[in-house]
Amino acid sequence: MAATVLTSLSTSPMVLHPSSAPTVPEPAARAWKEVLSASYSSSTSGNWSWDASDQSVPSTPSPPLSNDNNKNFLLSSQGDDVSEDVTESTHFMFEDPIPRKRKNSMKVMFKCLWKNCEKVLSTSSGIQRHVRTVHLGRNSDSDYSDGEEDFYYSEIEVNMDSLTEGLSSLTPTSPTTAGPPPVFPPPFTDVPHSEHINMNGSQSHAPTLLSQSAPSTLCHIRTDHAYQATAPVSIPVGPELAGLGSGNGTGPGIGTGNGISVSWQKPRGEAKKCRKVYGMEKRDMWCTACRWKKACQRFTD
DNA sequence: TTTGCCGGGTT
DNA sequence: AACCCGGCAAA
Repeated sequence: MAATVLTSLSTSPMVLHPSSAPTVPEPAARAWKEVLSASYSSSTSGNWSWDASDQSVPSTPSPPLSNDNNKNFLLSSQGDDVSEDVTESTHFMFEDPIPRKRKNSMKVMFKCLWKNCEKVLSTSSGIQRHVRTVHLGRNSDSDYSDGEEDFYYSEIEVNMDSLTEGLSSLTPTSPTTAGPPPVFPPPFTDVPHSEHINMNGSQSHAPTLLSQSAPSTLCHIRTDHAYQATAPVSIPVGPELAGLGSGNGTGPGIGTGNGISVSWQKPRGEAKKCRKVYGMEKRDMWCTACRWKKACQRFTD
């Protein structure tokens, strides 16, 4: 483990400029667990030098990357409060390869993108655990983290000075009103691997709702997979709770039983299902229903 | 064409 | 039960 850290530390800082490096914590080690296909995901240790030259290498053997064994730190602290562990002692892989080069008022945080959940943790493993236990309904003991949790959170970067409510200003709708959730990551982030839109208030006056009341919060939204933009916001309800979706033997959409008869058509739900999200490869991380070609039960409509 | 999944199979 | 797949309809 430590060896990987050292290698990543030693190799990285020479490529990018030391002064104006956009240094974003690169999810290099999160290159899933399988190296099969995923032609572009040759993002290995350090930074990936902006896809200039690693196309020549057919497929980098991709370092050991045992995905997360850092659970034993987090088992005891049950509450997932905001300040879980700010120190970087816990993880080695998800953090920035360049140690502490940040502008000393910037901080990366991880924001849960679930429907009404606005939890913001400071570590990726923390938010993965939050998503896994709270939303995905996984048991907290069996960690078994596929990449699935990555779809439900995004990495933001905020100024610490305006952290008073700077984070909550990122959520345009107040948590009380049940307004439709905004399209959180703007849709022009469809580039395959991580891009960073820098909506500072300077030149590109992004009319987006975020960064509205806090003009000094330049926020980066990392899009790890291409589908992260739409997947979390279009999930109406957690997979476990979705049992009440139309939980009746009635045909496609005639809710009977009482006076109200809501006949919602089944207009081919819009939420991307496991097949589309994960792709035909990586089929083994679909939900079981999708694998059996049944109605998806992870991304319900 | 692809994608979601019902109905109906087999293990 | 769990596990598949033909085939259909919607996009």
